[in-house]
Amino acid sequence: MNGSIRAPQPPLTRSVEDYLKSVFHLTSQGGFATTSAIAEMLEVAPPSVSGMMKRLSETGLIEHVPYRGVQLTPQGRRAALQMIRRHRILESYLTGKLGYDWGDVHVEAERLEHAVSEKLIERMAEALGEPRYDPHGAPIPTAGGEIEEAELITLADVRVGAMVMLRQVGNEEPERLRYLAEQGLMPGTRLAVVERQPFNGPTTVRFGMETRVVGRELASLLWCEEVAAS
Amino acid sequence: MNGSIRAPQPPLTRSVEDYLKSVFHLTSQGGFATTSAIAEMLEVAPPSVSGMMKRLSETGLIEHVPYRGVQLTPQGRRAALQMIRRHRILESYLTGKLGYDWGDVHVEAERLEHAVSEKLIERMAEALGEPRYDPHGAPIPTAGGEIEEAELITLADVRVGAMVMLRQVGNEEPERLRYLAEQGLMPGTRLAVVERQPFNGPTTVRFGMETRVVGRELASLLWCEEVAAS
DNA sequence: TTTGAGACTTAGGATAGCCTAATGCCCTGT
DNA sequence: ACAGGGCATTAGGCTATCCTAAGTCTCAAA
Repeated sequence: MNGSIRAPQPPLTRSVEDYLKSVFHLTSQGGFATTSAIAEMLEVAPPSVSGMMKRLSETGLIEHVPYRGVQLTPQGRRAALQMIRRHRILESYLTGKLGYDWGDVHVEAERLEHAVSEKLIERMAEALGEPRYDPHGAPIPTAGGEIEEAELITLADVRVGAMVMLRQVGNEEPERLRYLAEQGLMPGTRLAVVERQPFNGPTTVRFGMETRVVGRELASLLWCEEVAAS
Repeated sequence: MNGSIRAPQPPLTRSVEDYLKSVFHLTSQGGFATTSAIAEMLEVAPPSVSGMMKRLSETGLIEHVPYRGVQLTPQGRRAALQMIRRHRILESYLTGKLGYDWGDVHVEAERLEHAVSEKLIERMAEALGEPRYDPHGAPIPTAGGEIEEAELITLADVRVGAMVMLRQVGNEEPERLRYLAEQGLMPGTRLAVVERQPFNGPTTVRFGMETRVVGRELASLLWCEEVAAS
């Protein structure tokens, strides 16, 4: 018969979409996503994750190695990237066209991403001029499911003396984001790394006329690319 | 103790929001919404409606008279109007800002209305200049929960010889809407009612240089306001 | 090699929504 | 006045998703 015809897939539920996104994020550095990490990210109990992982591996969206963890199958990865595209286009649209602050978009996009149609996302992308990065600097997957993978290091790891471009902020908490914006620490900012205190101490950076001391915690959320000294 | 303090209401579920909207629409001419009418509108089986009605009357959103039907309580009405505001603002935004055709907005808005925040709706309303009518001419409730109630009659009932302004189209089916748009029959069009065939026959109207014959079925979807002859 | 802490899974149960089948109510027509 | 038809409700079930409690597995340290 025709084994290669893909069964008409029922649309994914909200929950499933969220699980897939979690697994994607947790495996972005390679390796497996563990039950407890997923549980923590989604704020559910570990047994809920075990149950869902079983279902998802039966439907072929993930590969589950019991007691080890899970990874996305190509099909699961496609679905996850679609959700991430939706999320990031939504964030971009809310800041670009509706005056949202970059700290407030995450929660709103988190709900909308499950409700928007493909068509709406593409209209928004078009209205924005097909953006490649969201307001936090994260790359937006293409409609075809390609995502840019940049080699970035956190500000906490940049060697003293280097000149870097701040590319991406790896956090969605409104207060932190608001604080970073106040400090001028946003994607696109070019920084000179002046000094770093020992024992996980703060990093001192300079940009323009300004000098800032950035604590370890925040510094490790600021993903940078080293650039040639000006 | 303090009986007048309103219990912190759990947010309404999607289903509940849909049921409330149905009841609102079905009781807009007064009277009760029946179980079967709600079931038909939401495409669920009647027992599902009975069950939900029981729950909703326990939470004080509707008044249920067994075997008679239901009506919204003031609280239920408030919630329903909020959903209708969301829906109509969304429809307006999609046509006004994202190039949607008026036939395509309903389905999209139907999903989004459950996911958008109050804030987003108000941002959209603001971006549109606080519209008072949606693309089909339906009045948009205010953020405070007021809705305009106009005295409209369908084109099928307008007396021959009258001059009317087409105000609202009472249907959401994409094909019909597309057809009506092609015919130029959209809210804001001023029509002279020239003739009507007997036995539920079509109505002939004139506007500008054009003459159109409108069948009974479509005519009864076109809500009009009589205006002075030009 | 054994053992235990910690992580994972299985068991068992709750809730929201929906369904079909069975039963109950209401009202109209004879 | 009452028999039926039509609509509404109750009974009993199913699925998705979540939870807590009770096993089970793994791996590293003794």
